[in-house]
Amino acid sequence: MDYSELAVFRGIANGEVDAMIHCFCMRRMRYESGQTICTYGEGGGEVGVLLRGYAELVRYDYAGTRTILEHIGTGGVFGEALAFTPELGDCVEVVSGGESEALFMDYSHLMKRCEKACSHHSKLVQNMFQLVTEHTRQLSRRVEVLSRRSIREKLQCYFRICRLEAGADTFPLPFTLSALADYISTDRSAMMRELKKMREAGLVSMDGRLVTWREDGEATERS
Amino acid sequence: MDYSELAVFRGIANGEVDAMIHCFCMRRMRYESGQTICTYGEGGGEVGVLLRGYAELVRYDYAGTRTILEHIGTGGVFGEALAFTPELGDCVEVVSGGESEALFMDYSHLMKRCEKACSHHSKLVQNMFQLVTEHTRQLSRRVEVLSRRSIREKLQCYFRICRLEAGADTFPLPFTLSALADYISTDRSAMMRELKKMREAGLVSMDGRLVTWREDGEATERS
DNA sequence: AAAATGATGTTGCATCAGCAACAAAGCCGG
DNA sequence: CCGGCTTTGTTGCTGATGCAACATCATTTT
Repeated sequence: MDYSELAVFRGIANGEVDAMIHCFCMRRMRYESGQTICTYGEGGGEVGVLLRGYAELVRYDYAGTRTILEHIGTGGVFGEALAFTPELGDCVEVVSGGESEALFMDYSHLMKRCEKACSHHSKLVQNMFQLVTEHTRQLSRRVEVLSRRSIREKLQCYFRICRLEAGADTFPLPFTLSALADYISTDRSAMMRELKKMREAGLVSMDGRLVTWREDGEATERS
Repeated sequence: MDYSELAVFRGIANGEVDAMIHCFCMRRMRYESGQTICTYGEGGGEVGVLLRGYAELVRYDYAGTRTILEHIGTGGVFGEALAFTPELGDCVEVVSGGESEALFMDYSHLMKRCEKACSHHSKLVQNMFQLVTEHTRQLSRRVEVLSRRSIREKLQCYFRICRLEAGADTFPLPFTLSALADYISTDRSAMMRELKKMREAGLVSMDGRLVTWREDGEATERS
């Protein structure tokens, strides 16, 4: 396999990666759609990297309510050590969407100062650093959205972020609408209702999952 | 100054820290209560570490609504590079609460592979890694709370987390109640109302900011 | 001490949003 | 092609929640 495409191994020669996989005793696993990649709250001294495919970090409430906590794309990192503590009785797990592949490595081993001071080890740490940072950015954006007080504000905030990332007023949702409601953490029907109002008010237009956001770039209060 | 207490410099001798501060051209600054430590959206190639005191990462809405995005204690890290992108027109800044001191360093310099492969540099990166990871955990917890659908659920979730951290059913709020409402991202009066109901229902008792959470540890649905 | 500021409580009200319960359309496997 | 499955779309109801407008108390400033 060619590892050069993966952000974790950027700048590390394939041969060295193979050596590290051996040295770190990394596990490499394949998953089918719907399979659980890992469950939080069970030991969890491992860090995972999604080598291929797509996965979701989901939480199941005691009542069974499903909330998508994170979307994990190729190259994404996950693992209890990096994020969620097994707080409550809730079930938190990473679920594969479609076929995927993941690589697991031991967190403590990763952080341990290498006896040989090998350069690829510290490069790996640097890369992980950047991935975790990106991860943080995702979380921050999520907090940005969730900290809004009404459904409309949440949607506005989310759409603004989408537009910013797409660099265009029209962009496709990376979600199904149901999943968007989950992400936004509101009732789906209430969200649909609000979306309808917003469409009627001319704020957005939607063609399936293709959204066109109509609002001035910088400030709404300018007139 | 003795740096050994600070998480960023853990495992690095004081002399070497001084050398690094010079080598990295780090800036060290003092702030009074209410002063702005840094504003996001202005360049932002810097990473800050709070050496002493307490600060808050706050966002001001276009409408002026204040939301606390993060609490930063001594040893905490902040900086645009690590987290928030200057999304919208909103103003995001780190504000000092009380007297505090911060150390700024250049993010790109930090990440640059050291020519001399000096051990303290890579140790610094490792420490930063752990701090960012802790930061991620904070954000995750916040998402946990914010993704709840009602004020009561938010409070329950927050109190459970507090109890978990305190290791006891009774714990002090790290917040003023107004700030808690901000953190939870709801209207303060609505939160007060809900708290009252919860007190009447015997779920919590409060003596000032000292909260006692009464609820079975694991599952509510058990009978 | 007086004034100013901020935290804490409280209430009424209009609206919002969660919930339940549908119907229709699209997608998939057998 | 048919029968399930998910997604999308809609509606009524009602309790929850945001908002405004207060009163009290504590803390800090003048």
